[in-house]
Amino acid sequence: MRPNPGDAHLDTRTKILSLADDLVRKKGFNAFSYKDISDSLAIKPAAIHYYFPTKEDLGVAILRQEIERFERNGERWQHESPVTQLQNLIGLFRVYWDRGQICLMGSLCPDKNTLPEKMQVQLEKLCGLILDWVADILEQGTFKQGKEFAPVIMATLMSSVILARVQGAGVFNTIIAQLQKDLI
Amino acid sequence: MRPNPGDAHLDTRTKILSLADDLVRKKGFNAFSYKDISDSLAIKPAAIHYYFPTKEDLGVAILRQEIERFERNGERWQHESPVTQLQNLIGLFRVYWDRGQICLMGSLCPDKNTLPEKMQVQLEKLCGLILDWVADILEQGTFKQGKEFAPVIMATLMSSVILARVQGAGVFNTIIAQLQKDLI
DNA sequence: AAATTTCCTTACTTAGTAGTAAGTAAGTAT
DNA sequence: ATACTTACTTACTACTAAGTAAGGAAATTT
Repeated sequence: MRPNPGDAHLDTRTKILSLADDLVRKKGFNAFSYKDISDSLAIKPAAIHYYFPTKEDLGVAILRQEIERFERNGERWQHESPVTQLQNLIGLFRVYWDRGQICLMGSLCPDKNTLPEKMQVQLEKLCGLILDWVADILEQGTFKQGKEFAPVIMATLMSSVILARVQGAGVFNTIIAQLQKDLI
Repeated sequence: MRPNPGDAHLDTRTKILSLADDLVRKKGFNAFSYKDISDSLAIKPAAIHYYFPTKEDLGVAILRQEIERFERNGERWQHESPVTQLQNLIGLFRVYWDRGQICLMGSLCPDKNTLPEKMQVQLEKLCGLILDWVADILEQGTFKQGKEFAPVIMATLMSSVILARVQGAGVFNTIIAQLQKDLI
């Protein structure tokens, strides 16, 4: 009994998006298929095309969702201190690691040349947003580094989880510790 | 007139390996196919199986080649100062950027979960080698950071080229400049 | 009650993928 | 001259991918 029409629709759509997001972070955009998703949801692969006609549509939706999520985080955190906000960002990457994921940027940026055009656009938007956000935080607070350090922070966080995938949790903790030492 | 038997063999094999290496760095291991290589060499896709029976064999060969290349670099550089050696390493990443490539680690580590087993083993070996090498350099020279900073350097270099792929050359230069400022 | 919309399944096409098996022309060794 | 190897091509199998078109059951609207 659904409260209003289109609810099952939204429900399945949300589940597809959630699974696809997880698969991108675990296997990469080119390495997962509609079948991976449909198997988990006990539906047929063709059903996914009902919600996302093409894989490009699905990829764009994943990126748009991440952009929204990032903007909501920014709003939720805006009354906390710059140091806390940056710690919150670092905390996100620890969650990725715990889940066996990497961040969307870390997954999609290396594959940029092979991604559909609309995904490339959204990916650029996401990267720009995050870099600007980190730069703002660096300017607002009193850190050991200025706003030109923002790309270094992003690069370091991105790779910490990627490197840890191969070298283990120790590398992740070392990188985060060194980054914090250099900043705060 | 070949100097010794098997020369044409080696020649084609070398070309395949070189093209595959380039493709991995530009498109990723899962996104290139034997046809991409055979088209460039004006041979048939099946001919590649003559030299590399499976794609796993090809991937392992790419990684082995990179390991050898890295070890040779280390030997060639060993009489230079630690600072110069680290600058040489950074120089490699600038070359990748100029070629539209990313480093092998940056390409393969995110895809680790989808790689054939023997490739995963070689990838771990390559990562370990590079991390140890950087740690040694940090110990030998007088840098602002100790050997525990090695993973940060690798993470930063790796991501500098990956981020630049989406955000442009400015990000690459900024990251490298900040890294050098923090080290030397 | 009838008509319509929603959310799927069934069955399919098209286009690629890695990989294999058989054959062949040219060169090499005996 | 014969046997064998090298370095492929041709033609194929088996599989997987994204995507489509038609249809149908169930819920919702009229």
